[in-house]
Amino acid sequence: MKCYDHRRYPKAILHVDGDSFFAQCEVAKNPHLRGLPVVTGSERGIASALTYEAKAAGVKRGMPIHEIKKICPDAVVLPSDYESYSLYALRMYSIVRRYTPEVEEYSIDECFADLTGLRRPLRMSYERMAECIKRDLVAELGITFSVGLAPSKVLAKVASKWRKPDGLSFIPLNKAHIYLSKLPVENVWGIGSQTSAFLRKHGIRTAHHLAVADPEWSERNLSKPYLEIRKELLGEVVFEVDRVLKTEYRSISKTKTFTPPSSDRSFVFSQLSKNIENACIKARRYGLAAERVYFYLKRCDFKCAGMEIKMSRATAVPQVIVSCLEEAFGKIYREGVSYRATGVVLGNLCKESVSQHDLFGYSTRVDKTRVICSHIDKLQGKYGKHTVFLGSSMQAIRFGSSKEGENVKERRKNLRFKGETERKRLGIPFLGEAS
DNA sequence: TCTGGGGTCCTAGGACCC
DNA sequence: TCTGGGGTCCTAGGACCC
Repeated sequence: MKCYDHRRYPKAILHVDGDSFFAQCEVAKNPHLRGLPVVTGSERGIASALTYEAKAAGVKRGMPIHEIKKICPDAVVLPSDYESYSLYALRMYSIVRRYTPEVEEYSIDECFADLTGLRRPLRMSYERMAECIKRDLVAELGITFSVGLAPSKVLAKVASKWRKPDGLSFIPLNKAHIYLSKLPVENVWGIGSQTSAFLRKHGIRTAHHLAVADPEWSERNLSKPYLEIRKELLGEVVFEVDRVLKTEYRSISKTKTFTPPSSDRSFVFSQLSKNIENACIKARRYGLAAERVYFYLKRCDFKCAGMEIKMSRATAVPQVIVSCLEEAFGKIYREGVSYRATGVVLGNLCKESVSQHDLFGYSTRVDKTRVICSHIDKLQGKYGKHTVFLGSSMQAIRFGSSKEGENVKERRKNLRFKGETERKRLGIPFLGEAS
């Protein structure tokens, strides 16, 4: 049987996790909010992040705003401002990078770092490094973080989740079984509801049960991702800290729900068109072009109907994609059916410069549209999103702006502007997405 | 969480070929 | 036409994450 290794840190992996990150960023941005119940997510109509004051008042994640107003009338409810949050994220990564270049920007509020081998050069223990990093983060950002140190990424995740908020937990290998015995298997990173239901059926109820499960049984019954998680729980590194910056995408998607749902064909198509435009803007920002485009229409019963189209040439030009999709849309769309959302996924992305040209001069025509696109990108950079848009998207864009109250709209515009200029001042690239 | 938005990776099974 | 074995590529869809 496989057993835990008994060295304390064969590898020293750190996981840093911002506590209620979006809400804390809002407080850090506007210090007069400190101590108040702050909730973000008003653009969705439900709470996506909330401060501990809001939690104490009984507000929960996912709670509708109107309900929040009832149980906590003085709650400050704000729209999500991803650009500001991504600026805080960049500052978080750079603070951790003072200690090691081996930093993985895992998400807008999390990162991993590999501290292995730094005890001598930094003249401190791994635990001390974790303490220092956490101290610097809190002091400089005014946001609390939960930090975990362990011999693998999966164990480091367990550690950072162990005590929240403002937690600092160490799981040396010789103590791992103590933590894992107390951890329900569904709380392990990568084990979702389907897998945990299966594992529980076989008597595997804790992370420890999974770690020490019979290897033969595991090989027979678990697929690759779960065998890897099992190794990580035993302290073996399978998932390396990946320091490559997140500038490459396998796919780019945009989806938008509209209320009320609609069965108006041209309206639904304009929603799709707008999503295509937004996805293309993002693709161009990263210099990417799509070889395949998948789109779908979501009905009121949440069922989706969609289709994938292969492009004759990789593109990030919305006019090209929209005209390709027009015919396919006709096959998917059903008269009289109400739809609540449309979505588009740009797949098989490749670098724009290497996208293939075809014969017969088709590419020359497309290149002209591409030039138009780059001018449009410049205009939008200067005056904001949807300064210029496709005729096919017009209905959706009008609909969108009529939905937002003037105040919210103004406010979001200002926030966006603030984020933009600060980003330029600091000379840092874009990370988050304005929704 | 009666369900928002944006991602990644893996697997089974079909098509096709020798 | 049937039979056997084996390989690759592709696709749809599942599962999971923040």
